[in-house]
Amino acid sequence: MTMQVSPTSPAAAAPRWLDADEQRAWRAWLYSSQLLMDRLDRELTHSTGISHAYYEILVALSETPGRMMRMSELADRCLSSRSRLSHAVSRLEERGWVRRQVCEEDGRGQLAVLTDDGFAALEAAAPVHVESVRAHLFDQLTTEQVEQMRVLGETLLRHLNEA
Amino acid sequence: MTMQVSPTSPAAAAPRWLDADEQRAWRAWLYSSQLLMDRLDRELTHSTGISHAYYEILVALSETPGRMMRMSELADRCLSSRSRLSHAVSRLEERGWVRRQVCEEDGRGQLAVLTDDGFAALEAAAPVHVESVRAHLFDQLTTEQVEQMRVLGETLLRHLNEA
DNA sequence: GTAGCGTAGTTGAAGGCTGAACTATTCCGC
DNA sequence: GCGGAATAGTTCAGCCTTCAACTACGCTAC
Repeated sequence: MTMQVSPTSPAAAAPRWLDADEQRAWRAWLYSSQLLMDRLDRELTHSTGISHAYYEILVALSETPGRMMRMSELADRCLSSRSRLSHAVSRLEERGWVRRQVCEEDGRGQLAVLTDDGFAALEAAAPVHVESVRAHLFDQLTTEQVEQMRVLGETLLRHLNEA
Repeated sequence: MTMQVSPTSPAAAAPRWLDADEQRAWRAWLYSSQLLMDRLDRELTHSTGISHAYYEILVALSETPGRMMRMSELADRCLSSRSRLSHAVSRLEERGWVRRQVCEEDGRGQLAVLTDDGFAALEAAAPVHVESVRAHLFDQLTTEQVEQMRVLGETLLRHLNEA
């Protein structure tokens, strides 16, 4: 693509197109992460009836003292918007896995609390999920690659969490 | 978590839980890929009105001779289900960016064809997208890390595309 | 104490995705 | 050629996500 440009605004300046190697790396990252997430989500959903999004909510709650957490903290932890989390918690409430409870210290706040049934559902799902993650991720990589993946991921996270 | 298990079925056998390092690597991968995709999608959507999913469809069509492709081939290329692609193409048709055309060789088939308007929309969006990918991915990594990412992604892809 | 502003969370409408059912066409074996 | 299986694509219902209102509470200052 040839473009006639003025070098004023960042994206209007001559685009820094990807070269062939960069294209390959980008496609490999894009496809592999999409396919992997898809696979993990499907395996979990089909064998336990819990989507990965719901699973993350249950995990977050289970790791907290009292198995409860403020809605907005939970949303952050699950990389979810508040609206999305609110809907999701409503649906988990219908399943009897989570209940809402008003927050003592802050009248505006709500606590999401993991029920015993919810914890049991999580306990049942966890072995299935960890086996998927092993099979499709860790079992495919060398120890060095796992380390590279961690460093790479943490580098990107630092950047993405800035301002 | 302690579990009483019979070593018969794969997931019923003692789960191969992740150790602390593996947890870190897994979380880093999970969060960074979610946040990165999210960011790229949002930047593209907000500045061009084209979601990343639509963008991928336009790119796939634009790279093909005649700027047309069979629906199912396009679905595979975009890691999309047929149903999803069918809906997406309908919506792109409404925007006048793609049109459907019956396939000569196979009466069951449909071709999705990129229109001139669709190509123009893609040309306008491409610089924005490449700049996002640079800013949030390539600019954050060393040359070695980009290479590692490629190898890692291609390794996972080989596994995920098996059977 | 109350006005004004910010924060916490929910709701509703609109659009997108999924899986299953459906239509239409082609392929294969006889 | 004809019947049955396979393939291509669409459609529908149900669920999920998003974005923009909206309610309710808390904080600060006058």
